Amino acid sequence: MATYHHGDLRTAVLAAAGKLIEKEGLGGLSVREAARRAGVSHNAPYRHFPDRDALLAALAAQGFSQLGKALEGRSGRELGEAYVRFALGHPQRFRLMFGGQLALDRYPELRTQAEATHGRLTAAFAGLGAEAKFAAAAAWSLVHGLAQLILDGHFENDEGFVTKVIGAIRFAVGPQRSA
Amino acid sequence: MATYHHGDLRTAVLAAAGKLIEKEGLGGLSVREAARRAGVSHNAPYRHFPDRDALLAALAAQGFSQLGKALEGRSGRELGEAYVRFALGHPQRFRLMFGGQLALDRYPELRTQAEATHGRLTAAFAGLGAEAKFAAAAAWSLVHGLAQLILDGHFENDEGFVTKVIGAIRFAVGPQRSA
DNA sequence: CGCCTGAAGTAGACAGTGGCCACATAAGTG
DNA sequence: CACTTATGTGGCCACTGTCTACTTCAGGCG
Repeated sequence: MATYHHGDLRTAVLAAAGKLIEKEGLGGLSVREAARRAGVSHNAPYRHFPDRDALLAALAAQGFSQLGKALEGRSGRELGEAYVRFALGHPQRFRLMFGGQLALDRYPELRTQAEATHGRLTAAFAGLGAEAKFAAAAAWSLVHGLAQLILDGHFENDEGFVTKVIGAIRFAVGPQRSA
Repeated sequence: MATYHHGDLRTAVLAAAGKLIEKEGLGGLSVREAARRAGVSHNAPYRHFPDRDALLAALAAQGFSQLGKALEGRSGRELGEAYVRFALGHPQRFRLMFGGQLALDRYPELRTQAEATHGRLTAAFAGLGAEAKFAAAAAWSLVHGLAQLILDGHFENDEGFVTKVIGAIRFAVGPQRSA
């Protein structure tokens, strides 16, 4: 059997929790169950996360990082589609990231990761003058809301639909020649 | 003191739960606490709601109904602003409505109320031909995402900001003469 | 080499929760 | 009045997050 000391429990717990969340939903994730899956006593995770919320925050931060990678190098409507695709591919993770139960202020890493993603979004709208900020915000809002509403079952989950919705808008001070 | 039978426990529990949720957040709401506030034993609510989720679903349905009223008679960007204002005014309720922990299929009233709201949104885009559906979806997505991202602290909570973001887009096949 | 300090993991306890059960009470109905 | 049925009570169970005290081990220092 393995050693008494696990070696990399933090990672193991995160992985277990990640699987749990995606299978059982956010409510189905308990620290104890994650510990069980990692083959460790119910209390061990507390050596690595001060409390349950901290574990959630770590999962969310991980999610932001993944989302960042998924958006890398894309722009225009391709970027939007990638955003939605990520949300639909990792629904529970996405919910966790934007569920609002995590106080952004309390978990610095979370904030950092989130802002990195934010930056990626706004970067795609650079060079549009003063209005760029609002256009970027609108773009993010659009794809974010779209993803959320599909996840909630208010819209059909269909690739073509997403494309058409994203295509249905133009930016007031925008790049008509977007990719 | 009051009678053994409460009279309208269902309403009382809903009210108590509503206050709780807005004060403590979604996690702070327990059936038992709601029962306490309603001055009734821990189990009484279960006569009116099969389980905790059903209580949440009822709260959410209520929320959709309120949202519906808030949107009544409005159109164009005024409608969008009203949507966001509702979300910012009842943040926890809004989160509950769109948090995704409620299986829309399992609670018919929820679905009904949600679709009524949906209808109100799309109605504002009637008469735009085949593309209307997508424009309406885009509009809903935009304001929904905007609200959510503000609630999460990713955007500033500012009336002027909202107006400008909403103003930053045009619809491909849209009503240039919107209110 | 052996000790020993501190990090990592374990074991047990506690209050609070959702949800089940059997029982008590009230309100209508014949 | 008797009886049925909705409504509310109290006790119970498994489970959870989190606290406190104990155990095991790894690495540095003599």
